[in-house]
Amino acid sequence: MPPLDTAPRRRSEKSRAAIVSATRELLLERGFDGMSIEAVAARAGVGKQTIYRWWPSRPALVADVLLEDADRILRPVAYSDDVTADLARWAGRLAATLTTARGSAMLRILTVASIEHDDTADRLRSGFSGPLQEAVQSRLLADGVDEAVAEAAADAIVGGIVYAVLREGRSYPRHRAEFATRTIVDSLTGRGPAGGLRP
Amino acid sequence: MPPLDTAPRRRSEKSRAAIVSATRELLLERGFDGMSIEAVAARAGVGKQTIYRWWPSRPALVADVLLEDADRILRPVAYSDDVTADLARWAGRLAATLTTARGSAMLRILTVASIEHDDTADRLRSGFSGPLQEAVQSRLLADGVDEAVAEAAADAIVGGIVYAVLREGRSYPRHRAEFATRTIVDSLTGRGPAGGLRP
Amino acid sequence: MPPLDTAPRRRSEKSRAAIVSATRELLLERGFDGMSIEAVAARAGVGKQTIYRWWPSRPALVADVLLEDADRILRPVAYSDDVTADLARWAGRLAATLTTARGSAMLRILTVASIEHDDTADRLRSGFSGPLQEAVQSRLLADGVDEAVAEAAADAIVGGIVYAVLREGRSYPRHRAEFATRTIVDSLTGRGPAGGLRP
Amino acid sequence: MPPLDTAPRRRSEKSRAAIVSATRELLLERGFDGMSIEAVAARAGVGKQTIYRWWPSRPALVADVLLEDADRILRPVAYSDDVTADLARWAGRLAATLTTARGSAMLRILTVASIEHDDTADRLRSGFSGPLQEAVQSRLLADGVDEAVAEAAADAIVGGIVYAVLREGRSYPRHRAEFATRTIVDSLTGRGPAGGLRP
DNA sequence: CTCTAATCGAGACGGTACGTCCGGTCTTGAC
DNA sequence: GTCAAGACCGGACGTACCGTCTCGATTAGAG
Repeated sequence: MPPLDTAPRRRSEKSRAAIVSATRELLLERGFDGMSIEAVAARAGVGKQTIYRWWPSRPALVADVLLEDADRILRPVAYSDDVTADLARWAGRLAATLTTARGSAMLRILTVASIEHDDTADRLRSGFSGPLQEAVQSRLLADGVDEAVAEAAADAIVGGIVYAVLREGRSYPRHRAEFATRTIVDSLTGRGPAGGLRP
Repeated sequence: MPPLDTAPRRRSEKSRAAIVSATRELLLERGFDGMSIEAVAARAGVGKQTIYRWWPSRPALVADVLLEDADRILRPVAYSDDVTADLARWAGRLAATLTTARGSAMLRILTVASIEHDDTADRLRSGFSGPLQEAVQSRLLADGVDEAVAEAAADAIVGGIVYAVLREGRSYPRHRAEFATRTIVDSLTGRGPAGGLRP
Repeated sequence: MPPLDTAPRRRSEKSRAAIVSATRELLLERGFDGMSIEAVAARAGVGKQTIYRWWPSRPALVADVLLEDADRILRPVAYSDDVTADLARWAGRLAATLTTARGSAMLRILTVASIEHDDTADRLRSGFSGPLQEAVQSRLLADGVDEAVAEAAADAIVGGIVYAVLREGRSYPRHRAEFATRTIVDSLTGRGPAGGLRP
Repeated sequence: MPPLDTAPRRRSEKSRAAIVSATRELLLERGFDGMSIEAVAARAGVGKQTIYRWWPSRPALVADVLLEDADRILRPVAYSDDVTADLARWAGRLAATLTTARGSAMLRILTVASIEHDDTADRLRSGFSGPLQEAVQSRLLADGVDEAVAEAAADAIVGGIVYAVLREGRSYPRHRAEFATRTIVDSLTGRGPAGGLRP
């Protein structure tokens, strides 16, 4: 049975892989802006046209590479008895990953690519920030937290970590993510703030 | 008292202003990456060298332009009896400003410029994200909130808004910022969560 | 038989011709120093890189253009019974050509290009001054003139004309070239000087 | 009685001399085209305006410098009994001077400057090629040579040497100038060609 | 011996061109 | 039809100088 839809019929897998690898390497070495299509083609041992044939633009190629590595950043939240512990652990791991050399580079590349190319932004949103948001929100809903509150909390937790890493880079300490998450989740679930009003 | 050290010698204010204006216009029209030094020089009616004489790089020029407009984004927090109301109103205004055409563009430009040039990142951090963070944190401290908690809450509130706007663009609704802020601040100050555990 | 070594790969003849034409025009309009690579590219409707890809420098491009037109200046000497007449006619024609608008421009461009770029000087020497010298010398040798004398006479005849045109421009009269040549050749071949010692 | 004409009234001799020296040095180091006004000003420790105040153009400055050194090239012809010897010695000395490092550089600079700037060409003609021509022609006239012949011979002798040095550079041997001169002068004065028709 | 205007150094200014890099398109010949 | 290779047109880069234009700070001559 031949392939029925319009799947690219004679695309060279070897070239595709070489291009993706070269792109990944150059992104890590030189960042989003320092990565030129010409350099990718040269390192991959590939003609420029072979890149342009299969990817419409530089950000699209970058997005593909990032999405292949999405699982380095996206981890499932545990569903134990203790929401706070589950989310705090998850937040700590996210912070740890994003302050890795590679994680930090990915975050920056992802951010620039999203800002500079709308279509890419869509794809990256549904591959990265969407799932991140969703993970936290679902965990809270499973514990009976109100939907609007869960959304607000997810914004705050995810944004609090990601934006802080964007600002402060690899020096952002993992425990800050954990503490912030614990504080917010505890407050919402009535266990009382970790350090609210002094009496 | 005469100027003691090597004060910048006889710089033309007219050129400086023309360059900054042209840069601002081109940034809004074409974004960070679409703004070329050549185009700025042409629109400002200035030689390229006059730009390179005073700014070491494109991001440095962009940073200057953004910092001149920082007050569009930075507003003081009120210090009334009601922390929650004060911060919610501030958050709402921040969200409103950032979802303006101009505010959104500024945020994106600011972010890209920070990612692509470290020195610029420092300047922009102390001109934008620093003061933002500080404003919230100080307001909470003034109400007796514990320092670590205040820092965590500031991360969450500012990051929650800024990262959301970065993700969702101008469609991010102002009331979501207000609701999230209210929820977090109320929880911390013991007024109880806006919608925590269902009974 | 296929091309064995690295023959220039797939060069666009259309571009080459357009570049050479544009260069020729601009040289005649503005002289060697007024001819910019940028102007050539613009007039030829070609990217600058296409020029730099095939010519290492401005003088090299100029040399190619001049050498394409070398036959406007180089003419064969006749070999009749009368050396004097043959060389005088040849000298007259050379003077006539060099005092043309185009010939004068070519001579000046050729001279400047030779002075400013050594490699170009070699090529132009073997394309212009070499053959000129050779033509006179050979004609004299064919008439039995001693080799050293023939060389000296060729220097004197060619240098006398070319240097005079360089000095005096288009006002140098053709008959002066003929008279000088006749005088020198007659003297050498024993017919006696046209106007030597008065008795 | 005040100075009537527009003599420069308060020109700094120190600056003038420094400019001329710097120009001379840079011409010898880098040639005509490599010599920039900016470099001259820097090396002379002088403002650019001080150069432009007193010289209308780069070639004009260059011409002044060359003319200051004209006596290195122009030497008087002796007037002994033997025209041939007088002129051959003179020609040999000219060739020797022009094949000096400095002389060769001067000749090239002089030639380029003349080609690229008409006013400069006039001044240099009356400072260099004019006197050269004149010296030979006068010496011949003093020996009773016909005027047209003398002119032709001067063209041939001077042009033969100068153009040859222009072509061949410092490798042009001094004795070739002497031999050519001797051959021509002898022929004209009836002593018979040095090596004309073989019997 | 002062006053004052031309000259000085310094260097900013609007420009033009440099030679290079890369973007995205097009062409050629091998497989 | 896809591939490696790479030429092509074009736009921007950051640099070097052009010739003009201020700036104070001398500085030489007329009063």
